[in-house]
Parts: sequence; structure tokens; C-alpha cells
Amino acid sequence: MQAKLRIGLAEQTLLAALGQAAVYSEKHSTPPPNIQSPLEEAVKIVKQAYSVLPVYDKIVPALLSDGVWNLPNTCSFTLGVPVGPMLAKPTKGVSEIVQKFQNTEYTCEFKYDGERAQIHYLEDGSVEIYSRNAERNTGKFPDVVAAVSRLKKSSVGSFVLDCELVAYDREKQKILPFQVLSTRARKNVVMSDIKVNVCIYAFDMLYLNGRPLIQEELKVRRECLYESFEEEAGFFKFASAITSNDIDEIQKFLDAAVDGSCEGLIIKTMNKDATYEPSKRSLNWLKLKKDYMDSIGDSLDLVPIAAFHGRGKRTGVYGAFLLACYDNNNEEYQSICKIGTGFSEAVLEERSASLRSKVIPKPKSYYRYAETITPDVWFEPTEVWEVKAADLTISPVHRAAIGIIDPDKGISLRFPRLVRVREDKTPEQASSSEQVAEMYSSQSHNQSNNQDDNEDD
DNA sequence: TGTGTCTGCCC
DNA sequence: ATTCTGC
DNA sequence: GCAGAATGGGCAGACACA
Repeated sequence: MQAKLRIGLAEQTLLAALGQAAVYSEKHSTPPPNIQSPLEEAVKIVKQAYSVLPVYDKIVPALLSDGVWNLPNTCSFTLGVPVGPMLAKPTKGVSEIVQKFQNTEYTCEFKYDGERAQIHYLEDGSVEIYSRNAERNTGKFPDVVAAVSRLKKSSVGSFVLDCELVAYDREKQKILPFQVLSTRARKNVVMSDIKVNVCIYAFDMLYLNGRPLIQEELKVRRECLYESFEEEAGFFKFASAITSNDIDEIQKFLDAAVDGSCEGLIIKTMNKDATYEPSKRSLNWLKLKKDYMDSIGDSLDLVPIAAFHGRGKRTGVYGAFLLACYDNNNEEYQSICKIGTGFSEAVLEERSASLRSKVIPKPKSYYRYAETITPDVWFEPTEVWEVKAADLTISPVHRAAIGIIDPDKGISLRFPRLVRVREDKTPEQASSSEQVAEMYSSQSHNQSNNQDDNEDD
């Protein structure tokens, strides 16, 4: 029953209903004294219980047998049951962080570009690995199971580890891009077949030797973490961290993170509001990536050449657009990505209205795209949009800069979103294929470096 | 056996 | 993932 | 400020079909 109930379906509303129903059906039970609103209190309790034990088949029976007010005792964190990983809120710059956390001790950690994992090690030596969405990933990472068992200290009999699994080249001692990690086989993997190695970057500890740590401060949890494992290059490392409140120092650390193939930084309070909050994107953890910052990060000017009808609340307007860069040599527009986020409702309405009048019956002969992409409508090339992205990737479907980096693959964008409409540019002035290729090449992963990033010496 | 398409899960 | 919006 | 709902690229695996 639980297996088919997926989140996204108004989970919080469902939990609130559960809590309220419990109060109504427990007419004769006694809520603790000095409570203003038993209804609200019950909702809090149910949500709290579910956050540490997200299993309806446990919560509901416990509610029925021992009531809401006993729920904190009857439903608590359980080894082997994954809790939702704590999330971080996007932040636009170092100054915003310093401001938000003034008078508070906080730490900055590298944000590694891999796959989130919650590793449970049980007293009997068995291991379970869960993904960000509580999928059981144990069969995908036998190497991680082995590493963790080997590198835990002998005093450690059970633990829950929060970490990032990152593709790693042990010969060159280098982190590999997320795209490499994602090529790993996913089912029934056996050690000898593994082609992409993984390094564990550990950053939190939720449970140790029978003791839940969720309600402890990060300072305590981190101490537990550091005491529980041996590091080993290419297999298990603690996430790089500094504790500082100096703007320049943090800025340098951010640059170091990006240089080290990381996405940016995660900033966490050490003591104040420093408990582990499952599933919450609370203020306690902030994330800082270059592409969140205004006037820094990869930004491109692209032309909408086609669109798809919107669904749900986008019914009646376009829901997504196909974007292209311009190849001056071949005088053609090459698809680079679709885009469907970054539009306010007003802007989406404007753009839809504007482009509806530019619809053409067939794609232009000078549009280069994969036949597998089948938009609902095609446009005359008329507008230029500024788009931001986290990364550029080699694409199996898009055609931007095809023939420059790879003979028959183009380039696409990771996490594309609209920044603004460039009223001042014509489509021919959009980002060129050469520029796209240049941006791809200068990413830190690709050592085909033109060495123009000289430090002064 | 090989190829194209779709789905579910990573980000 | 990112972003926007109603509550 | 939070929850929910729009939307992105790209991969392995499942499935359908030749």
C-alpha cells in the first residue's frame, strides 16, 4: 500500500488530516495540559513523527493503538528506515550569508556533484543505501557497502551516514562529472563489473551506536562523524569544510570548491538551529553556487524556435520552448535545450501571446534539431532570451556547436532557466556556436585548457 | 539479435 | 534540479 | 516562509517490434 503512495500528492495536507482525525476520534483521551489548540498540536506531532519515521504502516497503527499524544514514543527514528535528507536553500552571494548568520557560528562545506546517499549500517553488519528519494540503492553500490564496512572504526557498531557519492578517477585522483556517475549500472551490480568508481564524501551522521543524533547540534554530529571513520583517498573522505565568518575567506573557499569540480558551498549553523531537519529546506542550510549569483555564471542569449503546449496551470499558454544558438558559418539555428522555468505568469503570458503570431506551419530549412523532438508549434526566429545554466553538457539530442567539440554530438545546458528577454538583440546576434563551444571547453572538467585564466605572477 | 521508444529516477 | 505563487 | 506545481538534461532498464 505504502509502495504506491508517492510524495507530491499533498503529503503535508494528508498528515494534517491524520492528526486532526486522531484528535476527533480520541474524544476521551487526554491531551497534555497547557495546550492552546489540541488540533494544531496534534498536527505538529503527526508531522514530526512522520519526518523521523516516514512509514504510514507504522504511524497509523500507532495512532490507533496508543493515540496521538503517545506518538513521539511509539514512532521514533528507526535504524534501517531512511528519513528525508535535509535540504538547503539557494542563496545569491557570500554577503547574503554573512548577513543572515551574523552573530552565529557557521561552517562552509564543498557541495559535491554526485548522488546523495543515506547509508544505514546495522548491528549485524548489514548495510542499506538509500537515495535522496528513499529509493533502496544498495544493489547499485556494492563498492560503497564494502568501503564503509572497511573504513568504519572498530568501535562503531551501527550508524547512519549522510553523504554524497561522487564518480572518481583513482589513477588521476580526480573527481569526475555527474554525467559519468550516471552511466553506472543500477541493478544487481557485482564488484568486478564496476567501471565507474565512486568516492564517498561524508558530511553528516544521524545515528551512532544505538544513539539517534537527529536532535543534536551539527557540532556534536560532526564530532561523531570525524571520530567514526578513517579517511582513504579515492574511497572515503570527509567533505572539505572551513569554519569562518570572513567574507574574503569564504569567497576564496567558494572558488576552491569550483576549482575542485564541486558545484559550490553548503553553509550550516553549528549550534543555533543546528539540528537535523529531515526533508526541510530550512534556513539552517544554505547553498551557494556561482550560477545563483547575478552577473556571474554561464549566461547565454538564445532564440525560441518552437514550443510545447502547457498543462495544468499552464493550460492555454506554452509550457516550454525549444531554444537555439546561431551558427554563423552555416547560417543555421541549432537546438541547444528546452526551457520551462524562470517565467513569471505575466512574462509567460506575454511571450506566448507574442510568439503565437509568429507560428509557421513547418520548421525552417535552416533549423538544425533531432527528429525525435516534436514540438506542437514552430516559430519564425524573432526573439532573443537571456538564459542561465549551471553547466554545459555533451548532448545525445541537441545540435548546438555540433562538429566543434564532437563530430556528431551537440551541446546542451544543465538546469536552464529564463533570466530576461533581450529586447536589444536580433536573433542573428544570439550566442554563436563558437561561443557555446568555448564555454563548454573552459569548464574546469575539460583539461583541453586554453590557459587564459592566468593568475598574476 | 538489434533498434527505437517510453519510464523512472538521478541531478 | 530551478523557479514562481497562493496561502 | 513553506508547500505545491509547473518545467529542464540525461542515463539505464524495460518493453515492443522487426
